[in-house]
Amino acid sequence: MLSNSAKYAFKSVLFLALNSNAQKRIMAKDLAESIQAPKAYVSKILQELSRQNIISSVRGPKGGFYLSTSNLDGYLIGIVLAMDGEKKLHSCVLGLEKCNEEQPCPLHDVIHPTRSRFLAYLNSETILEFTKKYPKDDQFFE
Amino acid sequence: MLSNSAKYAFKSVLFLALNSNAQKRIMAKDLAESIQAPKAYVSKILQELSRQNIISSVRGPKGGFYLSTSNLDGYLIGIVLAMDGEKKLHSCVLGLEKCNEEQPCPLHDVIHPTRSRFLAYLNSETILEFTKKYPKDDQFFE
DNA sequence: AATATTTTATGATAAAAATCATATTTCAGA
DNA sequence: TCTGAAATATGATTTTTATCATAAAATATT
Repeated sequence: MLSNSAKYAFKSVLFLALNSNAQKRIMAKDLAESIQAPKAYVSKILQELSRQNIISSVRGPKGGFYLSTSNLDGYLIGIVLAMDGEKKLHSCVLGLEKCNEEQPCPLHDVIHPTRSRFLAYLNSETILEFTKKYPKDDQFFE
Repeated sequence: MLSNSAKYAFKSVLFLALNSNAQKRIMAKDLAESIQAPKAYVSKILQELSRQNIISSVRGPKGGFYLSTSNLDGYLIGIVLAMDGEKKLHSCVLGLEKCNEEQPCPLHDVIHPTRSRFLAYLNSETILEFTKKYPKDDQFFE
């Protein structure tokens, strides 16, 4: 459903949302350690997220990554799209070209409601809103 | 969600269910063409499905693949498991180790009901039952 | 200004998934 | 019993995804 990259991206953003702000930046190295993911890989993902304005960054000493208030208003879907793109998220479970609402394949009816609910959720919830549901001291990142 | 292999497997089995029987076998070549998938790849998948007794086969001239009546009684989940294995199907959307029913991650509640419904369905429906929902002349396989 | 620290850009390597190729085995039919 | 048609076993190749490495750019601190 989600690529590894998307999962790491999600965790990274979530972690930054809970633990960073414009004044308190977090280095790739520390973030990687916190979410238990390979540093070099996470670095690359952070760079891409930053390039796509989903997270913010500052170079140099005392630099690092963080979420600006504007970043916090981004929708969750953005994280996933930044990593996996549009297509992966919408194609038929069986990869049938002709499958759609009008001509649903038998599996369509089973999986579609679920998936559209998931997508609708990602489309309607901001990072900030999502984060509020997390207990402050939560340590899910493992 | 499902690997490419699982999708091809699904289509293959579906096609065999609708178009084959012990007397009327279908060659890999023809099946591949019917479901618009690469022949060599499909062949390999068919071999694996056959090895796992999800489909049946006969070698030599006039040979080919087919579904026996006993094959038709197999559950849909078998096809997916044969290709993707157990793990892929159950892990947390975010890949969080600590995420489960007792300690669900925030996405868990969004995705879990959907997914378990999907799995429950695959677990409860046989190939035969599934096939009955298909119109006889259906050509979805493209 | 110099230095050290950090992101950024770029691309290399490794691992996994998808795809292809082929020699071997099996069997129907002549 | 020979021949050709098919699956089977095996493994090679290609593509994609995941991961790592490093030189260049930016900036805070001295």
